[in-house]
Amino acid sequence: MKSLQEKIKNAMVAVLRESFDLSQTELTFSQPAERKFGDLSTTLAFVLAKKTQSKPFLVAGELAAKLTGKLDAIEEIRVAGGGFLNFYLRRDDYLKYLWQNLEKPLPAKGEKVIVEHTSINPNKSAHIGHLRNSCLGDILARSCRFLGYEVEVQNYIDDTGIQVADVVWGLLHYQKMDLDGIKKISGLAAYLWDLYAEVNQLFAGNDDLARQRRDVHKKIEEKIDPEYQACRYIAEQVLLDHIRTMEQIGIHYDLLARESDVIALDFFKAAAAEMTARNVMTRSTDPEKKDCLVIHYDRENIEKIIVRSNGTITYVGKDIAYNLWKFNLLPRDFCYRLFHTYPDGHAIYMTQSEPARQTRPFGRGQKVYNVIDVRQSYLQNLIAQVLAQLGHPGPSANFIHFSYEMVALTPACVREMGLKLEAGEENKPYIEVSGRKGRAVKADELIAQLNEKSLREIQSRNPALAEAEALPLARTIAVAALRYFMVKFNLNTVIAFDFKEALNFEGDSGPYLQYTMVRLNSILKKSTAAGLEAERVPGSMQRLEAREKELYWEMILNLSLLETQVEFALQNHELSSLAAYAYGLCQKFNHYYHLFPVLAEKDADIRNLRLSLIRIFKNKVEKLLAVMGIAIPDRM
RNA sequence: GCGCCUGUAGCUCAAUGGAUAGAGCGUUGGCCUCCGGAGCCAAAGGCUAUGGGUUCGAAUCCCGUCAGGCGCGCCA
Repeated sequence: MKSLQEKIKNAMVAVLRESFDLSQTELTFSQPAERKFGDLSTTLAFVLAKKTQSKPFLVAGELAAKLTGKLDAIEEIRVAGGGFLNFYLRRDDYLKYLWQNLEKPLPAKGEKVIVEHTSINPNKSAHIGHLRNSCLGDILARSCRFLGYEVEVQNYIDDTGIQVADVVWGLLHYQKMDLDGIKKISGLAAYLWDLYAEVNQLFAGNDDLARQRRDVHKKIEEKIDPEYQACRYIAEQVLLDHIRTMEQIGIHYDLLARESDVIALDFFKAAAAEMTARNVMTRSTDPEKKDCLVIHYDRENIEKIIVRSNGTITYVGKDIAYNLWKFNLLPRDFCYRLFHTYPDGHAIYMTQSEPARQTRPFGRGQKVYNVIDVRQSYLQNLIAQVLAQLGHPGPSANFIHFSYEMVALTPACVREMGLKLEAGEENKPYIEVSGRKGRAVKADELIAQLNEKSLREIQSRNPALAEAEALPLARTIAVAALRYFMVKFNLNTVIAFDFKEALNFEGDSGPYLQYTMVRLNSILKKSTAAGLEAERVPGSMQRLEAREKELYWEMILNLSLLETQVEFALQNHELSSLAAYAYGLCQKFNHYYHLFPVLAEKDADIRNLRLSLIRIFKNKVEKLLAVMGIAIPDRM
């Protein structure tokens, strides 16, 4: 549904343009801090007063006079606070409009958005840092879809890297296994978690082992067995493990793009030809970078190596090629195969370099979001620069690094996990997660703990409930707790992870939202069972007594802003505003519902108004929670 | 050294330049004869690190200072 407020704003702009010289940017509207200041407010008078050397209060009066009577939706306009222009809506009309347009989805934007997220190295289990990435990426994708974009979710698989080589060396040369032995390992990803940390300890300061590691890497790149086979096997098995982990929390992908295919299909060669032709990539004149091909990063005046002196391509080089492909700016394409089908029928495809019947056109995005933590800002900015230098200003502007801060551990959390703190770490505010040191909370373990806790909570509240029935409910609640926790912080807030907070199911948490909805559904069920009147257009809010009228209206107004809020979250890269919005709505509802019982109300008009509010609330908040990937259990 | 980010209640965090800086946790005290207590109500708790500046208006923008974090690899 197109927000009614948008319509009202547009009408105001049209009227004001007749009398004032306005640019669009000057006219902003906001929600007043308090209801007594109206339903919609603008500070336009302050801006105009400055321009005309007049007093804001006088200008506001002038504006009010111009607008009065010109807008159907407005009941009253008042000037307050020395120049604020406050608008009071015709509440019953507004409510009716909202009620009648509940089922209207937003129109398709006709634009394709590619969201890349997760992109975990396939050499060990996923950890909490990856969970933040995937949750943000997934909610970003859902927001775009909600707003009418076509969305394709890609997960980039670095299946050729040195990090896979580390564990290949560990298994084949350190633990002396063969491929058959590796295939017998159960829980391979978790096994590699420990091995990866152990092997990295060994590598530290040991030149001989470092050389062995390089040899393994080289053999993988040159497809020499058994290293190559082991690498392929491990990468695929660990990838499956990651997909399983993310599937548990409702995260799906459309395409798995493999680095090995980027290389095999010569994506970089095509990109390099273009970059060389345009002088974007040049041979370095720095003697220390003899024979290297580099790109000058203008913003920080740095020369970044793209092709090493031995002719191999660095990570950014491959990423440039891959991102050019996302925008359909490379004369190359992948081949595809069906990789996996989710229980709901959704299919994941994987790239491949062997010819195959192409199942659908992947890529070709108009907008690209790369969900990658802030530590890669410099490289992501470099890619945007290259896009511009190659003559693609549009894609460069639509290449969006969806940057967020890392997840770290509190020193207390590290100790709690039985890991040692190094000298001086005790006093640090937080400690960076490190796969190399095996220092992180594994995603699966956190999810298991959440599942366990919510199962306990459910069973304590519903002692008669069979475990088979309680289990899926517990999972739904655990997912809500996790996703809400991952999205409630601002993107540039470092999450100093703490079990107690992540496992909190009360207050500002996902389960609180679910609980609100469960109770609300219960009221609706009882209302139907009691044979109360069916849905009908809500009557006039004038029937309500003063206190309820204000609360009621406040909720209606807030609920009507769903689409505006999602748009805001996307525009400002602040998905946390969705969490805050949802939480605020649920708080208001709980407050309201505590004061004004529905089923016990004898007056049919008032009861109907309350039921209408519940139906509107259910409609809007279910959509909002769906955008956050939070489902509503039948009971809890 | 250069670049980016952060500093708000005891703790963890919110607050499109806007009206009296808000939540959760913790603390203290209340609330089911009443639609589910994962709930509701209330109290206490703030010179928004600090010094200037811009503005009708600053937690928010600019400059300085202090404190902390992250980048700046022929790793990915």
